[in-house]
Amino acid sequence: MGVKERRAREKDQLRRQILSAARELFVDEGYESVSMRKIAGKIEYSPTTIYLYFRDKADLLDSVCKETLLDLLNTLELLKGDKSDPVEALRKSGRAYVEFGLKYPQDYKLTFVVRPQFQTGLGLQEGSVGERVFNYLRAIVSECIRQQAFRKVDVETTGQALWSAVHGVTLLLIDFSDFPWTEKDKLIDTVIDTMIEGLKA
Amino acid sequence: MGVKERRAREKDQLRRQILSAARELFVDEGYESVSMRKIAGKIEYSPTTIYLYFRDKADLLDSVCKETLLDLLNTLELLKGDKSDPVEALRKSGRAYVEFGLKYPQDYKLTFVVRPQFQTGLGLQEGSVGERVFNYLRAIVSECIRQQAFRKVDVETTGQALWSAVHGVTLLLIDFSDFPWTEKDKLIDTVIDTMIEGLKA
DNA sequence: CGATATAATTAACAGTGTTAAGTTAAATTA
DNA sequence: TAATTTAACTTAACACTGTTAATTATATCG
Repeated sequence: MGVKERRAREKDQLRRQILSAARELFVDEGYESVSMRKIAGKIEYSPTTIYLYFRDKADLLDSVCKETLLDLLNTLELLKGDKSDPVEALRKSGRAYVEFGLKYPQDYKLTFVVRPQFQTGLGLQEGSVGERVFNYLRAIVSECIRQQAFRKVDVETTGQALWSAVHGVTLLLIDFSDFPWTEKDKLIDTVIDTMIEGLKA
Repeated sequence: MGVKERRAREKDQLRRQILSAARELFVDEGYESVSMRKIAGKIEYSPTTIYLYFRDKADLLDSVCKETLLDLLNTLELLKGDKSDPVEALRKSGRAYVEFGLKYPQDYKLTFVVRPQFQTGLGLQEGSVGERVFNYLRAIVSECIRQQAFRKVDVETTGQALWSAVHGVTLLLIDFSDFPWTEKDKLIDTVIDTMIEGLKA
């Protein structure tokens, strides 16, 4: 009964091929500028074949973004370890988040800017990768409070506020790259450190 | 020689009509989904007429956003007055900024998200409305430091960090409206207050 | 009036996402 | 092995897109 499995493998392979071609084109030329025909051309299939693997163009974007989120989650979880100093862990995670966004600016924007535009109502549902990313943040904040490094702030609100701050600086640096920013690293550190300072006991 | 002036007036009027139709459609249906033909239909002119008034669709978006920025600037400057308590002024301005974004979410996104996507390299150039908005923020921060309410932080960096924070929370609330946010006002206040707390002397 | 300048239009190009119908090739069954 | 079923893929088409060039209509001026 190896036939079915081989077929499934082949199907998965083409799916991945499409996904990879789509990501590359989306990143290089922007979601809007990429046509299904262009993606199809890149993998040397007819345009309609893509529709056998993805509902539509938005679904394709969705799948690309899910991969990005997994990548981000992985990057963050690599930092895990030093529970002794959760404040420092938070600082490092914040930096890692922003740096991820700046390292893959187009992927970040696809995930956090373009996707919400074309896929309304994706509220980090139960068990989603997005939720797992936020859980990571929540855990650190929680530990900061437990160790009384932070005031007795609300974990949920604080986590969301921190996310707001890092998301904001990431997007501004990407979108307004011509703005006369002060030294980039200094700005990132200021955003993160100021928030942390404001939360301290 | 009143003819030329009347003609100019008429030209300006149609320009405004186009702009207003474009804004309405952009806000209602999204920049991408709005076609030049649709805008033309709304004002009962042929599609190509628009090109006599605007270079292209991106230019149309550009003009719409410039109006939004002026509107935002105006909203902020209405708060001006109490120089005695610059920290409170900063808090209020922060709130006003976010509230503006939430009151006109689509306009905000058009200006700070969609436009940068289609118009790369718009770095708040000299004399632009965007620069004036930022100048407003700079002045308040400067006063906070002068009165020693804030530490001797760098005005430029601090202003940019504050902007990052309010921009971040505004966008998250707009884009991920289904996310299980804590009470919205609480989140906004937390972002602003935490930043301010972290800057205090 | 006719000439001139300006405003607005029509027609066209090369492209878009997506659907329905048709074709080819492989796997299964008789 | 031959017929049949199933899956994968393609072709053709629809109604649209932004934008340009060429053309027509309209109002002003001499």
